[in-house]
Amino acid sequence: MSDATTLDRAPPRKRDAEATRAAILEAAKGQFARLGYDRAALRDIAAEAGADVSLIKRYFGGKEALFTAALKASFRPGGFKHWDRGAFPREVAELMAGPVPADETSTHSFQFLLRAATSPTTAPLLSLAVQDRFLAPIREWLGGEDAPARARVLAAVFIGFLVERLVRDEPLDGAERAAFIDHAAAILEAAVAPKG
Amino acid sequence: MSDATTLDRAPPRKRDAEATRAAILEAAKGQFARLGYDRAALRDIAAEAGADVSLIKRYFGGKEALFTAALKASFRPGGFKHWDRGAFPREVAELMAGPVPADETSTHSFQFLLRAATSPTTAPLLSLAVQDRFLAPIREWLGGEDAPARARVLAAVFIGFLVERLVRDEPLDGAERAAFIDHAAAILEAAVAPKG
DNA sequence: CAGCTAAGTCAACGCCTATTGACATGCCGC
DNA sequence: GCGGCATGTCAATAGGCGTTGACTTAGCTG
Repeated sequence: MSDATTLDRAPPRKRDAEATRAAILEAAKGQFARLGYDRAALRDIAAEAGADVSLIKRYFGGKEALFTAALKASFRPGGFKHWDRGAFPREVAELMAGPVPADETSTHSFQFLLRAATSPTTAPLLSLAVQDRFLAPIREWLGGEDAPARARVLAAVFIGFLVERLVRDEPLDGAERAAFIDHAAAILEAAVAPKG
Repeated sequence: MSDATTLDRAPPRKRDAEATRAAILEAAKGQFARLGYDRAALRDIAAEAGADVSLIKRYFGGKEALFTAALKASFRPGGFKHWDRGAFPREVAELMAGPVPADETSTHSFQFLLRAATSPTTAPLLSLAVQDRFLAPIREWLGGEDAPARARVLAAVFIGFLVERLVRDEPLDGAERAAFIDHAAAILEAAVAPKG
């Protein structure tokens, strides 16, 4: 009856505060991204990390604090840098035409952001993290005159495609898929274009 | 100490099943849109409607059923028809540059959709409603060859701007606002353009 | 006016949650 | 080898939630 999502970890980890803290944070990142703030239970997070609930309080303080910690840890600065400006639109369009990957870690950060953004509980906790770790890198990556406004637009478009993919019930078939990619790429192209 | 969001209704409404049902539905639409599925409490919904919690069970069956009912009631078919194709991009761009209106009823349906879409609990309940009441009207409004794919893209862009506005911490100042509107309008233009 | 039924009320249950404080125990330095 | 402290465990608390069933009452029907 033990949860089979993670294999039973026979060596229950030596007493190591740093390691358990990290394990809790990792589990929190996953569960918050997958379930959202409300439905993620501290008990389950602790269980997945192989730790006790009370350690969450000790190491982080509470649920909100754990959430903000996981939020910060989910965004690595500079993740945008390596994207090629020319290939970006089509690559992202194709990514968004596909299903949500089973290995969710690749899009964890964005789902995390998305879930957090659309919950009234967590939205207030976002503004700083969004500014520093999301909008600022996009701004820098875009460059140019009205980078702030254009970063907002690009972020909006990006998030929009993310939601669309999240809600999509069945995969796009061949013809619709091709058309979707074409149009999405055109939109993204317009979003990263240097000047209107 | 009574909640001041709604004035105390001195006449507590005569015994009228239909009327109370409607009142509950109306309250549910508001609270679900504002708070999302998880944080909306049946007790509060009933209180806002001036009814008892148990009536929700009697008239709707349970929370999920109430939610789907509110979801269906939130989308009026044909709401898109009156939008002029030419003015649409700039109008929407300006709408999205502004703050979330205090009178939220104007964007209730979309917030409702948004909240529902990004919660794993309610996302499965969405597919039909989204197809029938959201994508289909957009498809019809767009017309043309690959209307299905383009409707998806337009819906994604729309939702994206909605989220951006929802998360925005402070209003856009003059310069950034103008640039934002320009770029957003360009994106929306590309989304409704007849052919790529 | 009497009686019945639909409409509304009330109180309680069971479950799950975050949080907390007291307790046990492994590990490290002396 | 031993004491002390950081680490981990356990149980209990308090509150909120959806759900439920029994009770009361208003309003129509005959």
